[in-house]
Amino acid sequence: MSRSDSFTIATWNINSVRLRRGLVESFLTTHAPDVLCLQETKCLNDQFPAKAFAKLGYEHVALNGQKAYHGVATLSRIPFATVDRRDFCRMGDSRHVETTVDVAGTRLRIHNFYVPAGGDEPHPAINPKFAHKLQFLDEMRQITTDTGEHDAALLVGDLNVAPLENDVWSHRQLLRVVSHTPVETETLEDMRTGAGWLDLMRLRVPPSEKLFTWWSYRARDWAASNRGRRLDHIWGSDALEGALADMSVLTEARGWEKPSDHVPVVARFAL
DNA sequence: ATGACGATCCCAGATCGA
Repeated sequence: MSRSDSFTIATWNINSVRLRRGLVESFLTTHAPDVLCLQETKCLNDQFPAKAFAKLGYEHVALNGQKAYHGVATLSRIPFATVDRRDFCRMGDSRHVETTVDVAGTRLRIHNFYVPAGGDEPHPAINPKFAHKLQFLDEMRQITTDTGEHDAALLVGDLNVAPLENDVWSHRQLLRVVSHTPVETETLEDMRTGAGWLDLMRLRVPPSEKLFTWWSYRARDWAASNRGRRLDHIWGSDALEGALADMSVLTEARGWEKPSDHVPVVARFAL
C-alpha cells in the first residue's frame, strides 16, 4: 500500500451478532472502518453471518466462536496476512483472535480480546470467576507490543475493567464492584504498561473527563442516569501514538433499537 | 447499585453478564 494511508479500526461488544446483525451492517455502512473487532458474538463459527458482512465489503473474517457464550470475530476489508487464536487459562474459551494486516508498508498486528467478566464477588478465594479474571489478566502480560522495526500493534476489545477514576460514574461507589476494584485496575494497568501498550483513548480524552463505553440494561433511562463505565479499550504500540488522527466513542449507539449494552469505539490512524 | 434488563439453551426457568 502507499505511504500515508488512513487506517480505521473499531471495537464493539455486540452481545449476540446474530440478534444484532442489522446494527452491525448499519454501523459498517455509516462508519466504514477498515477493521471491526466484535466480542460476545455468542455463536459457533458456522452460524456467524459472514456473508452479510462480505456483501458490504468485509470479505475477510477471523473467527473464534463458541456456543452461547463469549466469542470474538475480526472483520476486515483488507486481507489478513496471518490469523492466530490463543487459549488463556486453559479453559477452552473463545476470548482472543489475533490478525495481521499490511498497511502503508507497516505490518499491523491486531489482538481482539474478550476478558472474563469476573462474577459478582470480588474475592478470588471465594469466587472462581474472579480468580479466573485475575489469572487471565496476568497471562495477558505475554501479549506485548514487541514487533519488528517496521511493525505496529493494537490490542482492542472488552477488557471488562474500568481502570481510571473517571472511567466509572462514581469511583467511590464502585470501589467494591467488579470491574473497578483496586486489584483489577492495578493488575490491568501494570499489565498494560509492562507489556508496552499505550491507552490510546486516554491520550485523546484527558483522565479528568468522564468516558464510558457501557451502560447497564437495568437502568430505567441509561442516558438520564448516565451510570456508565469504560470497559472497552483501544491500546497501541508506541509508533501509533503519533499516527492517531481521531478517536471517538459512539455513545448514540446505546440508544439504537434493541441495542447492545456496549457501544463502538473507533480510532483512525494516518500511517 | 447485591438489580428494575437481556441473551442463551434440549422452551422455561436457570445461568450469565458487569
